Amino acid sequence: MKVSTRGEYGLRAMVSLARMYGRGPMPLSVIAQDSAVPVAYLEQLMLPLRRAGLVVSTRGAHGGYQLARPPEQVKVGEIYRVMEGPIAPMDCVREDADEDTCPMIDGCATRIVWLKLRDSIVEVLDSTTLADLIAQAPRARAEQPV
Amino acid sequence: MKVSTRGEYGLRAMVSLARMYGRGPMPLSVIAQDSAVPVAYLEQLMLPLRRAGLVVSTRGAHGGYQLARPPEQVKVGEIYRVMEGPIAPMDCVREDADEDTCPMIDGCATRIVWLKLRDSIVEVLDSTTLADLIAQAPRARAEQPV
DNA sequence: TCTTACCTTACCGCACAGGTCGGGATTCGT
DNA sequence: ACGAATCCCGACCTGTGCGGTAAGGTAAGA
Repeated sequence: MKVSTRGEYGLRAMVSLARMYGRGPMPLSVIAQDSAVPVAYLEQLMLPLRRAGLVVSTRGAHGGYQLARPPEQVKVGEIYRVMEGPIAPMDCVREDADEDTCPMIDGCATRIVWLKLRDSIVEVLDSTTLADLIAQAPRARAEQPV
Repeated sequence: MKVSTRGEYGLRAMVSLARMYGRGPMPLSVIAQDSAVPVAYLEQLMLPLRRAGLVVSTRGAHGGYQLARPPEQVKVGEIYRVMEGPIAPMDCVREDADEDTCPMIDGCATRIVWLKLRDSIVEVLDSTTLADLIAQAPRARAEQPV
């Protein structure tokens, strides 16, 4: 039950973009440094985010990435699903799949708790936006990270 | 963010034991069949459950395993922690470790949501007991599974 | 037309999940 | 006393997916 680095880095990058929102496209190298993610790996992560319509890219010199919507309108849950797939602590309670498809004969007792768990996770991730995160952060970063 | 089969099988086995609670020790073969877990693998999973004091074992003929406490007093969260380790969607928000130890300079904004997520998961798992699960299960199993 | 930057595909090592196997130690029934 | 049932324990194995790196192609501004 760990979030992989895809989700971790993806969210960090989106938070960086949220802080820079309104300043035009930011090149990959800047985002990578600000969010402390290897640039070559981050490049790979931006692809699904772009395809999902969460960021827009500008090619060529002075190009880069920027949020497709203001930070208040981007839910953490959206980012999470793009990076990690459907929210589900267990395959039998996937969000997308047909509900109530339990392979066990007449369902198993454990499914109850996995369902509750999934709903709880969805609630947290979908009720938080990028704007919430940058607003609640301890303080804005004053200096470049090492 | 998937629960591994250790957690899944471990909980299923504990639910089986909860249904059989009060009938004395149940051999591995019976638990394995009832919970649909490979017996050789289940054996491996019972070891940490025993060491954690959640089940007690009886050796020799007519031996087996049984719950150490009645199902009402066994929280799903306890089983989960034994099988999967400390509850934490991300290492920086582990239950055990020193709180507020974020490797990033002055903390990062994303940590907020991971903390909320962890607390939410803990709440669900620790507020559910084995007794809750067998009480809410659709119906008791009438016949042996295939 | 050169440089900047995004876009895409291919590759790759290794840790870990998810088991299996074999043998030893205990206890019960007879 | 002895054998069957059963737990106990460590060694081993195998595929998958995470967490990247590398190398080139394409678009757009200066």
